[in-house]
Amino acid sequence: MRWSRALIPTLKEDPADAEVVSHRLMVRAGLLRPAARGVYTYLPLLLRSILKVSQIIREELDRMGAVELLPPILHPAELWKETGRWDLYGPLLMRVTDRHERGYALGPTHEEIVTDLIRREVRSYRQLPLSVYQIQTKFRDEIRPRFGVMRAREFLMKDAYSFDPDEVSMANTYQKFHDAYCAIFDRCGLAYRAVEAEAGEIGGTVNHEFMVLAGTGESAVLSCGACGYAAASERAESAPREHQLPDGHQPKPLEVVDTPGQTTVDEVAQLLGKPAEAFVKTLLFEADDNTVAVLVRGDREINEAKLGRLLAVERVEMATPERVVKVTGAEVGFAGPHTLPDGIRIIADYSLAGRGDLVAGANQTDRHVTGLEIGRDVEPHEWADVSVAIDGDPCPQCGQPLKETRGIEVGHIFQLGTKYSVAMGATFLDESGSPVPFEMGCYGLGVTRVIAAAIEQNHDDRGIIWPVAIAPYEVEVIPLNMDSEAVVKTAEQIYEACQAAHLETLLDDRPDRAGSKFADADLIGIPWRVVVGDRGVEEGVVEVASRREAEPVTVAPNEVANHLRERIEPARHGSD
RNA sequence: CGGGGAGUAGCUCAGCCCGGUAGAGCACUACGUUCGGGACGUAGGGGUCGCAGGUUCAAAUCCUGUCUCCCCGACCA
Repeated sequence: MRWSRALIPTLKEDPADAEVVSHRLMVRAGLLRPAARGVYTYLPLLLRSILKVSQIIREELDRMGAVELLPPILHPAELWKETGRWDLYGPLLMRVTDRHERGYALGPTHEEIVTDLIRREVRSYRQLPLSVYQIQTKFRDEIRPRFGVMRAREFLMKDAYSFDPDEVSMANTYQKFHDAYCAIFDRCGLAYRAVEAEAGEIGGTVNHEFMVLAGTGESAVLSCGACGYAAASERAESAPREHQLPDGHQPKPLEVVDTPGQTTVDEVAQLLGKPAEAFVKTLLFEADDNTVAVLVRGDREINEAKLGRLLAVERVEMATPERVVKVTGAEVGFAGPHTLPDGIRIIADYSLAGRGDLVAGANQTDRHVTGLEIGRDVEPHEWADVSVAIDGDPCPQCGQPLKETRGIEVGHIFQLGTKYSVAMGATFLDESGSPVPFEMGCYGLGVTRVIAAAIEQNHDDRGIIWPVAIAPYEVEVIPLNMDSEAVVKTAEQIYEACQAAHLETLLDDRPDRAGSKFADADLIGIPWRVVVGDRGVEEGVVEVASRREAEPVTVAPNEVANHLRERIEPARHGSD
């Protein structure tokens, strides 16, 4: 392809609204242009990269026995009502209405549509296990789209759905997808790790997230250097701790202090001149018909999923303000653990273990208490791990401190069990002729996010450094002087030879000066560069250099294609 | 949804306080000089200053409303 015809609109300056490096570089390097908030046109360079990633996905999934199909984007509302997700998915679901006033969703994920297909078409255990996948645009009306394609409202995703006759078979299929994902991310040149994760709204029990390690990632991962435990922050657990006060701790008397209008930990902390760690945050939750008080250190957050598992309920919800007033006798913002009514179960998070002289709400409007001691002023019914884990918490497996790193979630795989098959009446007939619900799994992989993550991990201050396997082109030929007949002729010959050698080649045929061509070449980051200049052509050589290691070698023009093929072909299949 | 910021040329921005014929750099067109790491000169094209009202002899500038975009935060007591 000739640059002059390729629609590669590079920019000298950073776009004003792009914050993370992948977004900046995608716009500057002419890969991406916005159409609306969180909605983008993928320009030719980006599309080529997308097709490469898609091809890698197809090869790996086909190899493990999954089959590709293409369901609709437009989903009839009835299917989403069958699983209850028409309401549960909330505003994240894009909805449209047709001329007959029938409701549709623009697919954010395809459990319903695929399960509907399979329940109609698959009758017998003889047809199982079956795994289907698609690569298609997904729609999610995100609260806050940001970071370019990392969190867009319209994005490309590979999603797969597996149907197995029993749990053992399903776990086996799950492991195959797990391995295929590793192969895919390896081939895309990503440094990643699979971590235990929270299922969230999708449901099911066992699930893993694939995190590409990057400081700008939106997700936090907690991992243990000692035993290898790793989990997403929403999921990560921490080991139990004993409530043992430090030696020499002198308990103070419980005192009530006025804190008019100060309802948050930060406000009261500022007023009293104490750190947030010295606070007890007392949160009231409704679990089924019971009200539960959960105590957590002032600077920590409750993990509602953990709380739900502890209480063995499907969902916990914060108590309403009316309920808080009724239980504590005070306005919201002044709840404390020490004078709660008898019927309230009190759960203390391990983050409070070993802490004394605490500040808490007084259960009186506009008042807090200081000098609170757990064990003296309040006896929790239970100590538990119900807070969001943070850096330094003890590892649940070995007790060593967990370390927090950031990552980009590029894939998430789930063992769903029978949640959707039961909800939608999707069954097959087993050997005895009895209907049995399918054991399902689902497997997401963000195609555009993989590319953003690859750029986050592979760039320098001048631009992108594409891994060969997903680069839009493999070779860029740069004639430095378009007015020199000899240079142009040599460059054209090399361009032809590279194409004949099946190297994906871009020829920078623009009449620009050398400096700006070099700068653009660095920016768009094609892995191999062939520089054709007057000086070299006179001596019968051109320069070949990789984007990653800038040191060029001189090569005779008629040997360039072979020289490059030897280097590029081995790198195509996997990371460079 | 709450809080902050911004809408002026394709892009990055100045001008606004203090009202008086709309600017710079980059990009684009032409010509000339230049030509191995984002050249220079000359000439040129391009903007109803987000939109709608209002004040005024006069509004990018002051006032009101509205829309859009960006950032931070979202049942965390």
